[in-house]
Amino acid sequence: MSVKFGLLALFADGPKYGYQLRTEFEARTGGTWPVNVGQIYTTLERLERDGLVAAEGTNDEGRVVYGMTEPGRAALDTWFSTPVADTDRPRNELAIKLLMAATTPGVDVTSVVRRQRTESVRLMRDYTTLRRAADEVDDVAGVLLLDSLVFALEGEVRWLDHVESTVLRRGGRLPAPTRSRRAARPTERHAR
Amino acid sequence: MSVKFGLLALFADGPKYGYQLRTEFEARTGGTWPVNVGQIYTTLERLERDGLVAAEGTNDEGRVVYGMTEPGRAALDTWFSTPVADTDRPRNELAIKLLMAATTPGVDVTSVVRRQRTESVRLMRDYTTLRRAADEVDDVAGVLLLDSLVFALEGEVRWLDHVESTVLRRGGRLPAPTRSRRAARPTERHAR
DNA sequence: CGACACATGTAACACGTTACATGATTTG
DNA sequence: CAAATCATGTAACGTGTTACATGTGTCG
Repeated sequence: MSVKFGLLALFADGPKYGYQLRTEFEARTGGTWPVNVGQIYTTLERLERDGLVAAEGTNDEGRVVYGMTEPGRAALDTWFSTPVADTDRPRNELAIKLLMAATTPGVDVTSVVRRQRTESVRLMRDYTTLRRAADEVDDVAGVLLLDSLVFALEGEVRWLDHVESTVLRRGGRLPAPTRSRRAARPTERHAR
Repeated sequence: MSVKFGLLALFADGPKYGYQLRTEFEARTGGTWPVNVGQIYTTLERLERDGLVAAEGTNDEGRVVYGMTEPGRAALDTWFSTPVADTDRPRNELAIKLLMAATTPGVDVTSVVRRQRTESVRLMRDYTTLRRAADEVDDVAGVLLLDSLVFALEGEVRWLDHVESTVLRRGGRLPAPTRSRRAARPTERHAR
């Protein structure tokens, strides 16, 4: 939903035409996370299909401009006022990978963890550099975005270390849990 | 790719039949992240289509069992030995939402942040409780999984606070960056 | 018996994403 | 002029995910 609502949000300050959305989307997210232009048009089409935006005629240059509809406005408000729930979050690929590695016979978990750690730290360094650059251009949005990435990576590295030490303490391998009773989720799982 | 490779990994210790994959997948990830059974079969079908697993006959109960093929084995090894890169990571919906909120006129960013903070903290509490439960049953995998969620949420809350103070310092609104030059990504964006 | 877990599938959809075709306009 | 950017689209694919149909076996 990120791209979809991200684009929708752009219509909050007036009608836009297709290509414009790309530029603005990337600008507002600080240039990190480029969007393939094609995706703009597909997403726009789907927004239109769902009645959240509608063509509103052509502007001076003859481009077809789209504007937010009432339902669109409502959907956007809902998006903003509804927190991201746990069920909305994508499965964490790294966590799955590591757990599988730790419970799969013949896999050297420690190597997997270390390789990931190197990569994660490298990424953190890169993002920090970019952050400094964004800061110098007073790109506040870009700085915040990069901060979020760095914060997430810090947690990731902490977790990696935690996993490594846990696994080592257990002799390099975790027991594949046998028929353990499933714990209930904190909230019900609804449509994603 | 999480579910796909997650299932593939289950074949590392011998052939399995469909339904079995569901139980084992959930067990190995500590019961958090349930999988709709239907998805097991669709994913299995796709794994077979791609030649990573193959039907290997029937077991005692007459169930069709699948096994990992050589290409499958290779794909799994690659998955384990290749760190998750930045380009593999899904866009962070929360980050996009907040940046959009902060640059969209008429949106009360602080409310958005606070609501999310409440929800994130609540989630953290829930996960911590579940963690304790998993710990008591010696479900190591489950504990680690929940740790990863908690670590991530800690970073998220830190970031939320950071955003709130940044936005407040700027008078409750961020400037929509105008035509800022796009920063290059640390690594090239390749197929996701 | 009836509820429930076990079990197998299929059809359909949403989103994200890319590759490709095609043309106008700008600029070094 | 040639290259780059602006601009619009479409076809196609991959993965995640659900809803639904359908049947067997087990246990209180």
